[in-house]
Amino acid sequence: MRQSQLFTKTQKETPRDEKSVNAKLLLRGGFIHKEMAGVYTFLPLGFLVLRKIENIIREEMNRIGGQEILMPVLQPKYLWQKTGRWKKGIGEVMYKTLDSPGKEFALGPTHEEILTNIISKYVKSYLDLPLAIYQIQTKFRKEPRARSGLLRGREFGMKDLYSFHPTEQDFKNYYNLVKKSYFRILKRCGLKTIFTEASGAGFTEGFTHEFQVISQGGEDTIVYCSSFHFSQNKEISKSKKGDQCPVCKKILKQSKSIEAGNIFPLGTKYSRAMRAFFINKDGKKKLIIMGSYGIGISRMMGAVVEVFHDEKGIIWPKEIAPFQIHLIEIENTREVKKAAEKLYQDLSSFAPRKRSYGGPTEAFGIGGQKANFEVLYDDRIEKTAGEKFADCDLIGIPTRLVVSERTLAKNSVEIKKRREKKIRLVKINNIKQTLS
RNA sequence: CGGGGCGUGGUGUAAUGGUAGCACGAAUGCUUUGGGAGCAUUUAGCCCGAGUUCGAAUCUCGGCGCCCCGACCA
Repeated sequence: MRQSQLFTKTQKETPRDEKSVNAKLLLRGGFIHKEMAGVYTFLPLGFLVLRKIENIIREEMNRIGGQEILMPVLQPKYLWQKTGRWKKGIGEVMYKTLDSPGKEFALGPTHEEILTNIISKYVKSYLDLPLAIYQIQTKFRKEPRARSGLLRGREFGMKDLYSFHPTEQDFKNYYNLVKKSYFRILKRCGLKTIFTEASGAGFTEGFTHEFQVISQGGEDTIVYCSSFHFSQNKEISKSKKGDQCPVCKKILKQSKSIEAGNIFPLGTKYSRAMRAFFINKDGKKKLIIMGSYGIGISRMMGAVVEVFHDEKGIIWPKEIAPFQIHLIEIENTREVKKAAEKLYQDLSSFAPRKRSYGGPTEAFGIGGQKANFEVLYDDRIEKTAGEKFADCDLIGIPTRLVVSERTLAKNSVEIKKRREKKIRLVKINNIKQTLS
């Protein structure tokens, strides 16, 4: 992608009202645009990050047998009444809309009702189970107070997985599998998370579980053991900072944190309400045992920025960066321009020639073909070196390549990792090997 | 929903009762080019409504919006 054609530009000044780090940096970098409190447009750079997170999640969900579907955002009232949640619980934060008098709909805040109802129509026998069904979709919740940029929105991206089992044991096994899968997802997104016990939330007598990311920008507080034997959400914890870990006797710590994901044992609460039965091997009718598992996708993007940034900008983890390489040219002499252009063409094998529109980015490709390297090429002639460097620092692409007269004199390009201070010179002929 | 803060060009700000100004951005031209460059010209603004006043960005009331704290958060 040529930066000269990239839809958005960076901003030098931070919007006055924003206090949270993720909102400031994402807005300044041109990743997102705020429509209103808790509602954002994802601009090209932000959309790329979002899609990359989604794809990681999709891969990992498919790996544990998840089947992807897409459920409606607009939902009928009667299903919510069956579980009593039209009025109570999540119903209190549900956007409700009046169609014609007496005909109300909900804007989906979650999908237990919808999916369990569908399951009740299709699943009849133990032979139909177990099942793991997920979707990636925009959710709506009337938050009493949207805040902290992408961390708590009224409209947000979420992956929700629901599992259906014939036995408690089968459910437990799967619950553990999802737990491992979530750790993999979060790790691929660059995040270290702490598995944390939280309130049963009316689903279970025991705990539900949250994947918490330590961050001052978070709105949760957890009490945890630094060796991760123990962690509880402060809301429900009987332990406190300074107590001993029940496993290793280490002193417990307390910290602000961001809830990146959560998993819930649902038992038979929804299958009972929706009459989701199956006939077991022994011919007996039984209720399906369920679990539900969420990861906030837009929130994850915010969380990553909260964790990975410095005073100059964002530092994206490799797998979810909008591009892998930020190629910049400085001193717009004919030689530099020519060399940078050639490098761009070489690295991004399908790279479009100069055109009037930006076109798809390297991550999406043209006709299904993706580039060898995803390159954002700063070909803007009107920008000074300082401005280009500042943009690199703000946008936070992992690897920066610089072509200038100085580097060309040595037949080289300069390579710098966003995470490191070190700058190296690499011969142009060797650059591909160095990068891969 | 309670408490606090705040609404001035696209962004950041100044003017506190008397001509709305500055910087960045954007546009044109020339000069520049290793950390947000220079000169010249141009562009664009007082959240909405009512009131007080000779006169309101400024004072009062109401509304709307944004941020923060709290309550809430499957």
